[in-house]
Amino acid sequence: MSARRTELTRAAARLFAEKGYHGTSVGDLAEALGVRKGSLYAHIQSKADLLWEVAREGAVAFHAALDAVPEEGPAVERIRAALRAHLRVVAEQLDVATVFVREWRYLEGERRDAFVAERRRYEERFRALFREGRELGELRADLDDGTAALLALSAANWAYTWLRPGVDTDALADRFTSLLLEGMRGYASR
Amino acid sequence: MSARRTELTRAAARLFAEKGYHGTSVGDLAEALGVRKGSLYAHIQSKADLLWEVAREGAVAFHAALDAVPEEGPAVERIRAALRAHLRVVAEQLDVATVFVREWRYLEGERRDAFVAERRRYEERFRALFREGRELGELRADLDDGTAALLALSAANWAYTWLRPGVDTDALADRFTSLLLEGMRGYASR
DNA sequence: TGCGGAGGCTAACGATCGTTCGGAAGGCGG
DNA sequence: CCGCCTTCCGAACGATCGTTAGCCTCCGCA
Repeated sequence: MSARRTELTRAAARLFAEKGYHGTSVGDLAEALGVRKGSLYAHIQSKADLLWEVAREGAVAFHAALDAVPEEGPAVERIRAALRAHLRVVAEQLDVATVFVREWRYLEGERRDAFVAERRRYEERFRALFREGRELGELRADLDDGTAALLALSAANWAYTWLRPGVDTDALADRFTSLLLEGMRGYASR
Repeated sequence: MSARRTELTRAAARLFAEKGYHGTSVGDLAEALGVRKGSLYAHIQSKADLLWEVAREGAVAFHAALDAVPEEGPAVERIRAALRAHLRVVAEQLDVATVFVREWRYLEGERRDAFVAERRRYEERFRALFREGRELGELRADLDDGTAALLALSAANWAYTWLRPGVDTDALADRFTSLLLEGMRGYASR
């Protein structure tokens, strides 16, 4: 892919995240490249192509981040690693992550179907960590692992709204992990 | 407000939640009422009015729900009540809640400023519960209450994406509360 | 040196956008 | 029964939408 084409994708990610897909016109994208809007069609076939590309980029980034989580070892450590990985992607590719979480729903047809499947698969990989943690005895035997995964995924998916680039996402993820593991109730009141 | 006007607001909430503000045309809204698009302007001055109205309706609903949480009593019980209240609003007014959480950013000018202030105030009320819980000794003394509140608010704010009307939101909120309080680590591994 | 492809231009396309306008039903209170 | 108020109509407005077309320029490579 040419350098110019890459610039266009970056501008699309930024503008879709900032103003929304339907709130961004082809003219806006052209202006970001310092070009007339008709010229963009030397690079793309349609505006929808850009949404698809950014959404896919997000899916690839998040799945790749999960790939780096070890398959072996304590489930607790793998949960911590997964949260770290997710938050790192959000902070380092905030625009792409925003499109991945919020703007994907403007995809249409089979692209939308394919995206939803990828997204479901990602959440399933996340969920599995909590199930295994319970089954291996590292987490409470009576744990509702579905709810636990939902809580963790909520924090992960909501992060794009408040996470700013440059913060220490590892420390952040560890605080989340610690809270999820230990809870917030004091020993005195237990 | 006339009955017809109320119908229009309901249709706006539904369509804005389903297709997004910029993805919903005035023609779409008119069609939902079985009317020509020009006729809507007997009820509103602009499409933006509808977004403002639905967003404000959401703010009122969520604040009113928090108002029902007792000011006294154990902080833990008030946190549980706040989560119950929030999830109930999401389930019972899913469209309005979706606009409140996701579509508000298309507000412009001072309306947007006013909404942001209301939203911040709502989150602050939530946050205070966790701070008080720690200060009163009900939660661990070393609790990072900012992170705890962020975790709870993430679950609350993400709920519109998966919560379907008709589920037992009280039970759901209690599962969240229990997890937040007790954590998911087993006694064996502590 | 010539040629082709990449990338830009201007201009225009039809469609749709949000909004305005004058007029006409219809119901309801005076 | 009159007059007003609500509600809707049909038609049109200018603006903007995403996309296409034909043409030009420039650079790298045969």
